[in-house]
Amino acid sequence: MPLGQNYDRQDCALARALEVVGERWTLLVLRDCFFGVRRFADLRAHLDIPRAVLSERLAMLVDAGVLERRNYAPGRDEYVLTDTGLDLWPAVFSLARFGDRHLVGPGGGRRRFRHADCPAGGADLAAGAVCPACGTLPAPSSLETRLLDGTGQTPRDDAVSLSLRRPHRLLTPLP
Amino acid sequence: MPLGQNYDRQDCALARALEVVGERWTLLVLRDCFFGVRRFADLRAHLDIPRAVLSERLAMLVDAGVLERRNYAPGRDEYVLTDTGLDLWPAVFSLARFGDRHLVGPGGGRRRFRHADCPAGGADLAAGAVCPACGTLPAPSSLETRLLDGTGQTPRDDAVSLSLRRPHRLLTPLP
DNA sequence: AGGTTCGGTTCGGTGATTGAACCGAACTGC
DNA sequence: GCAGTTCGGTTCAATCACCGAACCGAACCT
Repeated sequence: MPLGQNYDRQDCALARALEVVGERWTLLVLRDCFFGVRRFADLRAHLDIPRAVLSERLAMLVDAGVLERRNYAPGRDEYVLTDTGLDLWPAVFSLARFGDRHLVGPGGGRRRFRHADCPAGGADLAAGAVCPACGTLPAPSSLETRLLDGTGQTPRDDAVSLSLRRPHRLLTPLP
Repeated sequence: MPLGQNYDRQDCALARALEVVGERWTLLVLRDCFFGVRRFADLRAHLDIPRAVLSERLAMLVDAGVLERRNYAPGRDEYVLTDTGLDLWPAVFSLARFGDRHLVGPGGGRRRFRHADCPAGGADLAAGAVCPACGTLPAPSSLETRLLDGTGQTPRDDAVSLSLRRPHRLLTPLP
């Protein structure tokens, strides 16, 4: 219950959205899902999020229809974005773009998203998650992401971070 | 300190953004700023947010360069979006659109945004805050908003809510 | 059997959020 | 000049969420 309470009386779609994705960690979990992270342990390794909190957030997202829990092997679960969840892409991208443009210092590991399946040759996404080459809003599955300048800081060295450092297509499971 | 902590070691612009706008209430405050709300008392009346929290959030947003505090009369302050703050529009719109499409029930007061200054005649914004008529991403100042179907619930009756219920242009101060 | 991985739950301690009370400066009515 | 109100806060105790560490059951490995 993040904002819950008296927000029933607010005629506001934003409040509804924040009740689902507005809690601490939630949007970072979803970002990783867009990047192809699917497993509980991988999310934990990459985010340093307490188990109990990750467990609760995943349950809430599944309950809200944003993620789907698949038991692809006994004892090995996968959390995958639903069609509803994929609709969060413009929001996730827009927030990340804001951080990239206004808050990331030099050496801060900027990330780009490129429309790989673009009929016009493709280009890095611009404001609103729009491809400047073809003018459309590409589905996350047709995007490639890569990291630009190497970070000045000592980077994380867990396996998930290493995977995410290499160029790859969104939504495809990590190797 | 919302997500602060060990996020320095994350090469992630989204984490940076969430450190500024990821705390409870912050995005709702900014939504109201886009709608033209500028005064401390108006934000309080509309959001039912505790004074101490609003005070702290405004200070943080001013500190982050998202809002500017103007003392337009002694004892009457105004908080206005900076150019940096205006860059949050695609994120705010995208989250609100997600809530509108997937979480708002019937009678839930849907809100539309129309490109009033559109050379192609204008239309309601589509995904990514893009105007479908001219294909651009309009600045918030060239947008008009209005509420569709009346809400089924008992609506709020404070002065700010009444103002926001009438069609108006974004960023223009409330009457 | 013994050990490991996975996806959790439980627990005490810490930190943030809440609502109510209080406060000083400025304007309003008279 | 004085009472009352508005505005934008701060302070405070109680509550709630988050944190990190420990524990747990099921499945697999050897």
